[in-house]
Amino acid sequence: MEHQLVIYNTLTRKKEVFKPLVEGKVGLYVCGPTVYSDSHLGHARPFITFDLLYRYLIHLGYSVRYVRNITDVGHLENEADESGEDKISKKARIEQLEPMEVVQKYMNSFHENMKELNVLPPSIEPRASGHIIEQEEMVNSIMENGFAYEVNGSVYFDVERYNKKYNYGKLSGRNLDDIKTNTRKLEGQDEKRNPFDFALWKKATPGHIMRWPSKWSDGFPGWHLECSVMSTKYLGEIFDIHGGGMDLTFPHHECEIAQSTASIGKESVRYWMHNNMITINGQKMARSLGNFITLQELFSGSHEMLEKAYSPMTIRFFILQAHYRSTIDFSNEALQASEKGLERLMAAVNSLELITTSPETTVDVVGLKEKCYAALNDDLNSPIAIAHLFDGVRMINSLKTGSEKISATDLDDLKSFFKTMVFDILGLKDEEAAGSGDDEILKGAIELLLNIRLEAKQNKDWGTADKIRNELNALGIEIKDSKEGFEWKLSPS
RNA sequence: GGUCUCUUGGCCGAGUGGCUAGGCAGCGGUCUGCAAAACCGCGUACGGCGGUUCGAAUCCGCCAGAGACCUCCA
Repeated sequence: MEHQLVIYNTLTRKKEVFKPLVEGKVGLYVCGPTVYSDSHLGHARPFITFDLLYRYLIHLGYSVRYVRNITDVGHLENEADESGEDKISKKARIEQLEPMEVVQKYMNSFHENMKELNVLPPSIEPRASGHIIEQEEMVNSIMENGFAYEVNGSVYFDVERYNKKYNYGKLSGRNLDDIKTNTRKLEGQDEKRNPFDFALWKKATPGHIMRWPSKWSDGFPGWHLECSVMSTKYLGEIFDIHGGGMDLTFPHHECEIAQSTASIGKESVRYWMHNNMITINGQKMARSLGNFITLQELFSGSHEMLEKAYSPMTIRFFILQAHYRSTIDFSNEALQASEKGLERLMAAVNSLELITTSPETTVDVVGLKEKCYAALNDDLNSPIAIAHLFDGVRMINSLKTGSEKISATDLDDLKSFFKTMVFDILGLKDEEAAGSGDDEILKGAIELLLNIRLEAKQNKDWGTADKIRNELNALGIEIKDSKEGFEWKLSPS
């Protein structure tokens, strides 16, 4: 492996050379969705970001076990909701559904969205509800080690005690003193010794539907426990990379570190990676802020803020055009720019097949490859890699028109590199029914018309030629004349 | 209030102490019967004020503005 991948580790706040714990193998854990409503644009970012990482690690030759959970229990509501019921059961009551029915519904739509975005499924997709026993076991071990206490059937993590031995706050860069002065006091939390303590096990209120038996009470596991449990269960006590959105750094990931450390006596995660947020009008897009646009709305264009529908690949490309640690601002203008750019990139990929070879090569394929790899190795800098790919687009177009030359060997190299980069690593796919549509009858009919047009052109019958072109255009078929004749494709809707 | 981050040309977005990504839009040109596409060229941007430096958008300070986390959150 000649390329050295460097990734930014939130824990050290530095870029570090990535070296897996076990040579050739990578354990990757990413916080998945809480399935209680449709996914929005903001949710797409981590899954696309870490899909890129997953794909790239595989490309580099690693054998990767990618674990991405489904949160289908817990996560307390904080809104005027004194019952402390969780999001899923709250929603269930509104919609008159079984909690697991809600879970199933939104899990299905999540999977559908991921498929549309060409996000590869993880190796394991564990559900919190399927690991209640393991979570109880971890609560036990944390208690045995003296870092948790029980009150009225609920178990809380003793942050102060933990902080005496370890360092609570190291990931998010805070210290307990700061936290002490800044933690808001919430209602119904007087059971805790300190407001910054967090629940490991919560006793269910009578109205709380999702509940499991335990030796402390009938209840449910705390907010952060599932990730500690499921990551170490499937990846080992120590594993390579844990990813998620930046907004999870505190308290979620901080608590995960504390739990794992308190339970097994050492830290589990070697590299923490966090993607930044998607903003809309400069503000974070979030379910709680109500300023979100769901993926389904994006794909169909059915949202008042959308000027049109944007295809899944447009969304994917849009996200990849910004570095994952930068915020990215949503706007119709930006999305349309991505759409056009992607179209150009894909047209170039298709043009690769139309290039004729020469005895000599006048372009620098090796240089292009190196630049792209250098970009990805530098903390997954996809925007830079894409910028270089656009240099490649110019290269391809020039080769196509013959103003540059390429040998057969170099062309093979360029083709395989370009397609690997675009399809395998960036995970893009061609959404347009290019000249080779599935429908043979349609294809035949269009080409018949275009051949008639070609004849008309040869006879300088511009009226007929333009009529055919204009009317096909109106039907959504784009025509490009070329020296050999024509190219056509269905335009994206 | 505490902790932290950001501020780049019309828009989106990279970036390094000097060699000034890329996409979209715009302008000019080449090609074309015309168009589309493509190709070539252009616009010389880095919030403000100071400082360090031979040289700073890139380092430091101050000011202004925006945002994130501190509470569920991708």
